[in-house]
Amino acid sequence: MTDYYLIALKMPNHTPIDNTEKPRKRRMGAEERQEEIVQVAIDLAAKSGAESVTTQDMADAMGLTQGAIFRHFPTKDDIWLAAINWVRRRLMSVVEAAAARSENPLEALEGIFLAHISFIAKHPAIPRLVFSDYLLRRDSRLKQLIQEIITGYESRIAGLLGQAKAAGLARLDLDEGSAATLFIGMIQGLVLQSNIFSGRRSLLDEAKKVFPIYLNGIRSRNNNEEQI
Amino acid sequence: MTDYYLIALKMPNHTPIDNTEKPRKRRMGAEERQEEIVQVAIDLAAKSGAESVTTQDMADAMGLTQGAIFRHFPTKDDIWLAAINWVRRRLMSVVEAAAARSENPLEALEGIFLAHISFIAKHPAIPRLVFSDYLLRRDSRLKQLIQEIITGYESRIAGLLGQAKAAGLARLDLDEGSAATLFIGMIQGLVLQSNIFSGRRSLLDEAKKVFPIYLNGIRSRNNNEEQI
DNA sequence: TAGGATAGTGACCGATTACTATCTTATTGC
DNA sequence: GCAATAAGATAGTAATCGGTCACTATCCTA
Repeated sequence: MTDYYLIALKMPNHTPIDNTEKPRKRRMGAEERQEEIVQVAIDLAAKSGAESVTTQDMADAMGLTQGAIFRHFPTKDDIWLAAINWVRRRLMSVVEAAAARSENPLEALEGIFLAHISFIAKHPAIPRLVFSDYLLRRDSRLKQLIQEIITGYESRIAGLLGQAKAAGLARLDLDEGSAATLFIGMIQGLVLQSNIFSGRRSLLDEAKKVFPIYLNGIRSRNNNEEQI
Repeated sequence: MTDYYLIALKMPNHTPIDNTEKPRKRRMGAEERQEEIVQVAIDLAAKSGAESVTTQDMADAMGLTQGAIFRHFPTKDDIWLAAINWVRRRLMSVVEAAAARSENPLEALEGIFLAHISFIAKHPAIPRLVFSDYLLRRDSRLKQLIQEIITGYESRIAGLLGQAKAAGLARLDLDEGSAATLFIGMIQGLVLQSNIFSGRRSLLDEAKKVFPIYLNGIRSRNNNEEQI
């Protein structure tokens, strides 16, 4: 009796065997699909690095054919371009929200730093996309966009450092540009370490230990409020 | 008639047209050739990134055919492995020489930092090879080697920081591991900036401006010798 | 409900990849 | 000056890449 039921259960193939692939048959609007492609590209880049992501990989991940991708983007580089633009929008909003939330420039720096690290912890592909010199060489538009992001970020940090100096919170002999470089380097160093220990340590916890050292490096000596 | 000559001119292939490629006909010993392949691989990686260097590129650069490469290395990854090993040997000797040259731990840190930066300035491929997560994914041997280099470097720095603490040169509440992460991040930040401004600024000059900030971050407050 | 618009298919293209099998020739020891 | 050896040339391979093409399925709307 039980055998009979088992065989009957095997038959229905309107759920088409579903072997490892999603049976997503839905037909999406162009805009919606474009966004999905970008998200899938970013996700895949997080797992295996941008340079190893093929358009076939993207198509497989969303359950459609490779050719369909090129109905939504003229070129693979355009997908990366859209991805980087997405990152920029998100990162900027995260950063600016953190900056607005704080009362003095040093607090703003800390807020930005921790917000940035949290953002990266949630989306591990971001540093690999933005700091990847693979994408830097692919397309001149990509190169320019990435350059804009980094230089913009750097000058944003340098501006806050200038304000900190003016408010007597930072050393007067501080070179804002160099300190901004160190700020970005701090992020890169944490990402590198997290890559090597492949997530065994918490990125945010490590970040909280590193930042006081940086803060101590830029802070003026007469302003000795205890660090966190 | 002229056609005849043209055909006749096409025949002699002992001087094979020599278009843009060196007519290097020399036949080298295996060991010598292996070293040349490694050097060429590193040079090409400096120009266009490791992930875009093909074995054909290497062969072209040294004036022989692509197949010849595989007479000296069983696999392309073995070339990268040899390249990374070469980098490790050179970097270690540069760093240790700088460390031996100095009298206290903080001086040693500065010496190592500047020596490292100078080394990188001379060989721009190094950070791209060692910090590249492209190579990290290619081969497990590569991954392990790179991990060894970075963790070894990091613990070397952390050790010096520990000595500095013991000698009263660094803050007692300093987390050596985090400070070592920041040290490496500092290097990465400078490399990134140098990439973006594509060599328009001197890497070493920028380094000399960034290091005092780091030093100030780790130094104890009662030890207030003026910085450079 | 007919028909235009368009998302998606599936086969295919040329180029390029790492790698290999077979032949040729330069070097070297005798 | 003559083999033997090993470096290099030549001409392949199979796989994979981004991208194209003619076509079909589905949706929206007049």
